[in-house]
Amino acid sequence: MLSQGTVLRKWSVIGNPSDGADQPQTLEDLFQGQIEEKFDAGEALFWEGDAAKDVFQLVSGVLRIYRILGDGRRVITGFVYPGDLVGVSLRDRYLYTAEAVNAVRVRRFGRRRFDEEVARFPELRPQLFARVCDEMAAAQDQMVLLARKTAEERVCSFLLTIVRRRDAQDDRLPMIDLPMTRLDIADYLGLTIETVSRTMTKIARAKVVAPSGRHALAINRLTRLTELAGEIEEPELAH
Amino acid sequence: MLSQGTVLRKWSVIGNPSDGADQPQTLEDLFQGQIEEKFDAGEALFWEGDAAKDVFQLVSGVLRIYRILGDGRRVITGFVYPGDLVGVSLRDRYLYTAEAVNAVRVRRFGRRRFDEEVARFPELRPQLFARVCDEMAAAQDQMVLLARKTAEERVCSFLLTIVRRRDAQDDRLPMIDLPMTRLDIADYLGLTIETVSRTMTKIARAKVVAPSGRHALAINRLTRLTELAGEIEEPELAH
DNA sequence: CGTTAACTTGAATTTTGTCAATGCCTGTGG
DNA sequence: CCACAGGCATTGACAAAATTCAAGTTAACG
Repeated sequence: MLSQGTVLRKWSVIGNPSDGADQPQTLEDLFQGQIEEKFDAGEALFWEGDAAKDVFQLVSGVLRIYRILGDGRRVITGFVYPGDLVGVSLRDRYLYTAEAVNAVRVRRFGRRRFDEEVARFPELRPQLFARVCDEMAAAQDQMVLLARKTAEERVCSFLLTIVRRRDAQDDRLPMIDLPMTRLDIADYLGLTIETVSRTMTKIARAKVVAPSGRHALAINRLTRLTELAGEIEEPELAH
Repeated sequence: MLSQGTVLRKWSVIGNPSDGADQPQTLEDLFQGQIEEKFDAGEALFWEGDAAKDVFQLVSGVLRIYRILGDGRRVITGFVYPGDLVGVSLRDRYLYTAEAVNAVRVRRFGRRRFDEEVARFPELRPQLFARVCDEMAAAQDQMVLLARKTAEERVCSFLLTIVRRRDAQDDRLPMIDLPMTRLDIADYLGLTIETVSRTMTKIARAKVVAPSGRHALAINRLTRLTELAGEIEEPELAH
C-alpha cells in the first residue's frame, strides 16, 4: 500500500544516481534507488567476519543479528525490523551474522558509496547519527536486561519493546507478532527455550497476554506487563 | 610529567580558538585546549537524565558508567579509561550516570561546539566514527558475556579485557590494576560480589592469577586465562 | 490430513544468589 | 611510621532461580 507510493517516488527523485541535481532528503531516499533483494527464512545476508562491503535497509520481514561462541552458544544481539539499517556502525568486517527470521526483502548499498553519499549530503549526517544513537541506547537497555533482570522481567520487557515499536500502528488493542522461534527469543534474552516457554505460559495463565498460535499474541493488560517488565519506579505494591 | 608538555602545546597550537589557521589533526587535539577538571572518587560528572551539555575526555583515573533500575539494581555498562571520550553517542540527555571510580582528571567540551568543530574539520569524522564503532563492538561483547557466559568466564573475560587494553604497555609480565571495588565488578558482570569473590579465589588457587592486595593482580597463565574466558574455539580439552 | 519440528511440561540438578559471620586491606590520625 | 577503625572482601551454609534431561503435545507446512 505505502510501498507503491514510495517506489514511484524513488524513480522520479533519484532515477539517475549520477545526476548531481537529485537531493536525497532522508536516508530512506538513498535506498529507494536500490533493487530489492529477497532472502528466504534462515538465509544469511552476511556472516560474522565477512568483509563489510554493504549496508542494508530492511524493507519487509525480520532479521536476527547474532554471534556464536566457540562451543556453539549463540547470542542474538538484536532483531531488525522494516526501515532499520544493518551494517552501519562497524569498520572493515561484520561483527555478527545477519540472518532472515522469515522471508525478507532488503535494499543493498555499497559501504564505500554509502559513505560518499553521506559525505556529499550533509543533511543526512544527523539522521545517521540519530540511528547510531538509538542502536547504542538499545544495546544499553539490553545490557541492563541481561545483567539484572529475572526471566519474567526479560520476557515482559521483550514483549513490551515489540508493542512499543509498532508506533501508533493502526488499532488500539495491542496484538503483536512474534515471527521468531522460542529458541531465537531465548538466545536474545539469555535464557533457555524451556524458561521462555514456562514464562510465557505463566503470564498467559495470569491473563496478561493471550497467545494466538505460536507466533502472535494479544496484550490484555499492558500496565501489568509494564510492571512485570521491571520498568516501574519503586513498585512496593500489594501482590 | 607529560601533562606539562601537552599543556604547553595547547597554548601554542590553539591558544586562539577562533583563529581559522589552527588545524586539530586528532580528536585529542580538540581537547588539549580545555582546562583540566578534577573529580574525587565517588563524584559524578553527570547523572542519567541530565541534559547532555558536554562531551568529556578522560585524562587520568577511571570512570564507571551506570544505570539504575527502579528498585535500586545497578548495572555498570562500562568503565572509561584515560584517552576515552564520554557523552558522544547520545542525543539530548545522558542515558547513564558517569562517576569517578578513583580521583580523575577530565577535559570538558560543549557538545554544541564539539559538533561544530567536527563539522569544521572533516578529518576528525573518521576518528569519531571509529570510536563509536569501538563502543558498539564493546557493547556487543558485553551482551555476549552477559547472555551466555558463566561466572568464571565473565570474570576471566573481564581480566582479559583489562590486560589487552594496556597496549604493549611497558613490561612483559602482565600485572594489572583493578581500581574498582568488587561491587563495581559484580554490577558490571551481572553477578554478586560473593560470586566475583569466590571466582577470584578459585582462579587464584589455580595459580592463573596472583592477587597483590585488593586492587592489583599478576597474570601468571595468560593462555589458561584466555581458555577460562571462553574465547577458545572448540576446547574439548581433558580437564 | 499427516509429519515433524517446535513447543510445553515435569522432575532432578546445577549454578548463582542470599544471609550471616569473620577476616583483612587501606587510608586516617596519632 | 605505626596503630586503629571501618569499609570492603572472603568464606560458609542454605535457598532460589534457571538449566538440564526427558517425555509428551501441538501447531505449522507441505
